[in-house]
Amino acid sequence: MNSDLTVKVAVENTTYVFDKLFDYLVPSAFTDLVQVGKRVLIPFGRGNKKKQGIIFELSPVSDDILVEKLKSVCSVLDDEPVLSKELLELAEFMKEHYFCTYYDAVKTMLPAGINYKITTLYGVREGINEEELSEEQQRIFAYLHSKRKAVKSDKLLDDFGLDNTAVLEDMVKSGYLYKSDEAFRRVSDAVMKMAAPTELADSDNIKLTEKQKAVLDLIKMTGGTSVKEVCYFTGVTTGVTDALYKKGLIYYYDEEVFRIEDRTKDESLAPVALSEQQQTACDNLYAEYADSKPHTSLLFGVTGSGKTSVFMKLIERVINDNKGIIVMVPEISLTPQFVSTFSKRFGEQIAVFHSALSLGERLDEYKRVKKGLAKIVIGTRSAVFAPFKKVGLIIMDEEQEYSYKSESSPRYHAREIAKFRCSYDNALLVLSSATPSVESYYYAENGRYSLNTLTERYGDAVLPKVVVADMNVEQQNGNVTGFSETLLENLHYNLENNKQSILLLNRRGHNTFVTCRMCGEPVVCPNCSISLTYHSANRRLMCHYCGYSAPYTDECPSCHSKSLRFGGTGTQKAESEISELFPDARILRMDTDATSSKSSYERMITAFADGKYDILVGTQMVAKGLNFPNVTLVGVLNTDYMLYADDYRSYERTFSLLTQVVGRSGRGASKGMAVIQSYTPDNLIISMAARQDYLAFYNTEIQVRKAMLYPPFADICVIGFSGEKQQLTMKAANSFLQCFVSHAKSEYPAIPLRILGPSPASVVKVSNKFRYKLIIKCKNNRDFRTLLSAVMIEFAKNKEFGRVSTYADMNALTC
DNA sequence: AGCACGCCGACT
DNA sequence: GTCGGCGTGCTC
Repeated sequence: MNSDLTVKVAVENTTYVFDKLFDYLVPSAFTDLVQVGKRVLIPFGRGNKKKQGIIFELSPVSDDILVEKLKSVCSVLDDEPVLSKELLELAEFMKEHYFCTYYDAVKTMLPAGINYKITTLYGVREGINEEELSEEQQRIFAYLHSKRKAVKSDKLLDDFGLDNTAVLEDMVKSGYLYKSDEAFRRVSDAVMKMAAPTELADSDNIKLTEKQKAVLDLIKMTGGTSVKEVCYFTGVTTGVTDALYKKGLIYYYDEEVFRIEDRTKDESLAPVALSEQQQTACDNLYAEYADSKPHTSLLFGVTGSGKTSVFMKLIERVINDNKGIIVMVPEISLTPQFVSTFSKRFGEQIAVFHSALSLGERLDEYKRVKKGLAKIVIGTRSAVFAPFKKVGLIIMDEEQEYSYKSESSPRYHAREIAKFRCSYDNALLVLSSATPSVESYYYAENGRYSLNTLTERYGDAVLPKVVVADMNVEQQNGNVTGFSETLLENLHYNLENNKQSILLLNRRGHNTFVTCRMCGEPVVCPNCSISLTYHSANRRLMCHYCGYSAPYTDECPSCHSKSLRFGGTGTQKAESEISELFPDARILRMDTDATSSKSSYERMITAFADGKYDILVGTQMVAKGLNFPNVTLVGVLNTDYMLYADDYRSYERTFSLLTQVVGRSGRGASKGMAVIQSYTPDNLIISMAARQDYLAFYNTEIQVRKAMLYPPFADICVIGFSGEKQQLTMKAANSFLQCFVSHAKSEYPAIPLRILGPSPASVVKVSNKFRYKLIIKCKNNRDFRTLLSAVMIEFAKNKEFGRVSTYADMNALTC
């Protein structure tokens, strides 16, 4: 019955502690079906519950496997392997580097829509009389009998109002029912859920609660809104919308989240024309691409130097080589212009990988790549896993951006994955930025990466003039608005001359905190240790960490006096202040609140580009990647809190953001200007960003990194702990530290280590969980990873800390 | 993490 | 005598 073939399978839903490849026998019927990279259904654990897994290896039965201990594969789920040899090896790499399970790694490489869900089904056994059953059991029996086939357990539980399967299991035991596990394809759910009123909505003879009335009014007013937005404005959960739905007053529909734009090639497009400098860079990159060894190259070009044109030309030269090309951008919905430029030139040959696509669309794009129909993948960090047979070129635009790092398991950085794939396929990795990460520039300087520099702004554009406004002086002069005289004058000038302006304020909401005049207490989130932000759009206090919100009242929650005071300016307040100062100005606010329905982002960008607004106020999303020739003024309202965040990368991050936003100004024919407002105008970072002087910044920062032993001179590994009990979580962190130190001393006495902490995370409580961390400065090599892995497994044996969750983050960007 | 197995106390 | 309480250890 069984062939003498076995498979090594990575199983889903294991934990890191006992994750490994498990051996299974292959029944003879499947001998020709099993293949490395295909998924299978296998029995697992004492209960032999069916789980899915993926085959990593085929091997004949040999003496060193105890065949009697092996179970057999139940079924083979795929017709074709879903992962290549390369990607399976990558999964092993990820397990070793990011301390995740094999299957976690596999899951991140596959589009969500391809994933199976294992579901238990129940059905009746024929020829049994049901006299001994309870009334409820008889009803279930009759129901299943009438269905004539097995029914999913979720559906049964739902229909009979049960909260567990005990009754069903009972019936299985006594032989009335049988159960089976089957794998189902996940159904698409990534569309945006919208709500609209029905004809019934206007009838007033239906009783509604206050909240329901408010929600219904809003939906009627808009005619059709995303449920998410409705909940934001009225501060309710979906329970209220569901109640309206049940009463038949509204209906739900799905809106395509992201319309796949026209992919037809624009044949009339002129060939990409490059400046001499761009051409040199392109030629150098091509030479490295054509070499038979893997290469990494840094393309360092000032904002507006036309890095995209260099990519285009390079891709044109290599597209017919039959190797995959991956182009990564930090956030695709923020760069619609980028995608359309590519599709005009390469048409159907591109595929877009993007989290806002529906599951079905994502699956389609994935298949087009797998079948070789698309040669270029454009997307966010997950695009790095594009299923090309062979990769030839990977481009990472704005390589310093944090969105390339995953903040959930597996905590990978797309740059590392890209390096893995390039060395596997002898491909070229191009890192591109106006403000590269300090590590990348360091490696370029030291010859580990090659370096191409673009110093000229493309066309006639010149760098904007930058003024730093000292907000202390403004305050002394009696200016209590958040806008300096210089900024106001220039805004005024731009309004009169039909030029556009962008204002950056990296905080959303109206007021960023609320305190009590009587007791001095700030109003904080009940679930998190963070001040609540006042939002004027819905008149609520909101928590930006856990989503908690409460209607604003002027009563202090601590002392109950009615003397709350607002402080701190967010984008909503800046918007209203500007409109008071310039009543005729057309102002557009852009932040995650205003763009919560995805299509609105693109609509806003287009409207601003078309000159329908004069002033754009927004969070960092206004600073990146946009190209508006008519913008000649950029204002940064408050730089200081970005600079003085307690993080070793806050200077790097601030420099990058300031440089980018300043670069938005003066991209067209007229010279631009930027005003940076600060209470510490002498800070070097500000003046370096004002001069767009990356090298000065780099040379200062690299000294600090060296002296303080930060990347690239050491690797940072953060061990995070979170749990509902503060004391226990702290204790777990301490205990981990001890465990780590003793292991290190006995097993690897030579490893140099510096450990900081345990210390509380910057926001210690989020969603009622307390968070602590250990920071380990180390060398990320095999010895260190083996040590850490052993400690994690050892530590998990500690039952006392079962309710504290632990993770390791190698090369954490923030700590 | 689940989940079956085992070894003790309060019940018909 | 037995039902079920949770502690313990394993997962091919």
